Amino acid sequence: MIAIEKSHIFIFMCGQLRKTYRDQVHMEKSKTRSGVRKGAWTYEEDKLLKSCIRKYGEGKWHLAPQRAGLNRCRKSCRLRWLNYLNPTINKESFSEDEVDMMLRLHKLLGNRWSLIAGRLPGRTSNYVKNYWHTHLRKKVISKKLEENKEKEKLKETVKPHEIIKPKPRTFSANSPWLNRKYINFVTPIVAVSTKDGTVAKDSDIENTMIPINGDVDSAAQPYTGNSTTMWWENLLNVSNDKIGLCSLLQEEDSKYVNFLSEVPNVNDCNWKSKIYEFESILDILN
DNA sequence: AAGCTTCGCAACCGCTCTACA
DNA sequence: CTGTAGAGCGGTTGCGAAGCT
Repeated sequence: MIAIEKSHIFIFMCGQLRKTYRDQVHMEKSKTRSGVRKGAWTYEEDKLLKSCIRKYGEGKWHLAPQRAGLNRCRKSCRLRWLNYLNPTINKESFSEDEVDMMLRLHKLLGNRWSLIAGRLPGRTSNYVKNYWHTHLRKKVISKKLEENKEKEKLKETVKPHEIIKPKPRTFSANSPWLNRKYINFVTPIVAVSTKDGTVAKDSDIENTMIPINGDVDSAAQPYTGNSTTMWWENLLNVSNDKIGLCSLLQEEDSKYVNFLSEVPNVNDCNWKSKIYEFESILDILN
């Protein structure tokens, strides 16, 4: 019996010695080169800091260690008070409303923890930050991944709108209508539309011709439909593969070349009244 | 029961901002 | 304008507890 008791005492003593040694190591480790204590705060230290702040108030943290009689740096004192000792801190777990608010604020503000905490009464930036990293970050990341997957699925099933824009036409210098006397009055206007979509009268577009000093690369596309046709119907009649191609005129050559060759003079040409304003079309298509 | 891993949280570190001489 | 010190913020680390094998 006596032997057993002795062994128990020995084990107990060993345990105590180990504990004391560990504490001493911890205390040594927790000191910086300047001798200021680091690491976990003890109950006594908390008590000293609390009474100091009760006496002198918050702020002037550089004086806090001296006033409280603590061997801590001012930063450590400030942090301990703001994140733990301050009686206004709400140490209960986050409610659903608070979590919801946090998620919304984080979406809005990013990692601005102090601003987020400012909107959550009783919560500290450190607490908010820790909660985010341990509970919400994974959720948000997985949610984003799911959203990206859904987006990719949608991309596969839904084709984007194909926007077909008419392109300016280029006539060669040999074009019959460019070689006539109105060579200096090639217009970028290919059509004129009115607000109700019907074709404008001659007088409406009389002043829209722009002198370009013989620049033959300007765009123009004559309109050959009758005046009661809606301006856009002619565009729709052109097959998709031909829209925007400069070769359109060549492919439909007989129709258009004949038409152009019939125009004797820009001032009295008939088609001028039936052309559409190019920019107006672009505006509407955009 | 022991060892290992994960989790939560307090605390530290480094940086920036601001006030002041 | 510049340098310095104090204050504050966000990222990161380290430790203890809890959970798992």
